[in-house]
Amino acid sequence: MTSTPATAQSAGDAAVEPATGRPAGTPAPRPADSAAASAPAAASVTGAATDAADAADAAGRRLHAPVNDWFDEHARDLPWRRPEAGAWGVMVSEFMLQQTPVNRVVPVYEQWLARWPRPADLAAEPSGEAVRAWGRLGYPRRALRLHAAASAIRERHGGDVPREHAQLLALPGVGEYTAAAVASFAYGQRHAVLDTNVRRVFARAVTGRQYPPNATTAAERKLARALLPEDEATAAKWAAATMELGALVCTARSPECVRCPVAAQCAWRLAGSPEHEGPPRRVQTYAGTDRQVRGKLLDVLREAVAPVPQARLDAVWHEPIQRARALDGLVADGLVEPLPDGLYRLPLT
DNA sequence: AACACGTGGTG
DNA sequence: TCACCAAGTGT
Repeated sequence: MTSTPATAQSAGDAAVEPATGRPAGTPAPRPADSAAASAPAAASVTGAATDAADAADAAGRRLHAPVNDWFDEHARDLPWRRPEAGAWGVMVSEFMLQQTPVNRVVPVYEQWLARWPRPADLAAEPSGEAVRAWGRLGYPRRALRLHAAASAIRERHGGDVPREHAQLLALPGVGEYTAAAVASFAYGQRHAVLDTNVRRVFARAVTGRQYPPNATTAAERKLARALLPEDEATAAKWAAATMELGALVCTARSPECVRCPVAAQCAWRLAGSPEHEGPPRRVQTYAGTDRQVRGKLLDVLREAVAPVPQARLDAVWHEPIQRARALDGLVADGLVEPLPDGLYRLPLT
């Protein structure tokens, strides 16, 4: 078997690799493409309805080259950006990175890809093994969905991560963001990739607000599409670059504007960096919730090599009603398999 | 639309 | 300390 399944799958597509990064130690390429190739389509109609599009065109032309050039210089050498990661590596990383910081993902990602280098390798194992290998990344349903996605890839796509956005979107655990991310990062396609980093960068640089709305809006999607460079390879780099800018410089708490390649044209700064207005972003509570209990229960089962008696699980939480509800929920979600005689384990299915 | 869903780092 | 935050998805 090859160690680069998805790369082999797309071997004929020369435009794929450079989208999201470069090999470590490689001098940053400085293609002369940025300015010329990234000019968005000109607005074709006059009138007020096109003002927003015109503004986005203008903003895009000013932002594409500096942001993409900054990325060439400062992109992190993350394992899923290396060519050998392939589409499967990109997909695994995207699942793990959902709501989870990069530095916690890296070691789990490395072990995962070493153990399951292709989707079929994961699909061949019980889903409980995926849950166990997920470790303490959090939201373990993602592990279950990644396992289910691997099975679907084996059954429906001959073992290769599909290239089509619609086919990616149909996979378990793949939503709008992840479908666009895989299509863009793994296959170099032109898609608006709108994650929390990109939303914040656009909110500041273009819309002039400190933070984006609580939930993604149609206006944000429209803006993201309008800002997307025309050229496919430039668009793919732009997707990764805007995300990286949000992750490294234009951060939520304390943006480092002195290091920002577009600080001089940032709408939020030009407006005087006004404080956020509107409804505060809801803080998700955790202590005392079912989620915390589920976490404790699953922690016991992850560490166990044999089925665990109910009494071991009862020890993790004092309140019996909530404890039972949490365990029932885990079983209902397919994260835990109940056995006769009050024994429990991670699923073997 | 609002809520559930883990875990750990940080200012 | 504790609220906030981290490459979202499914219902």
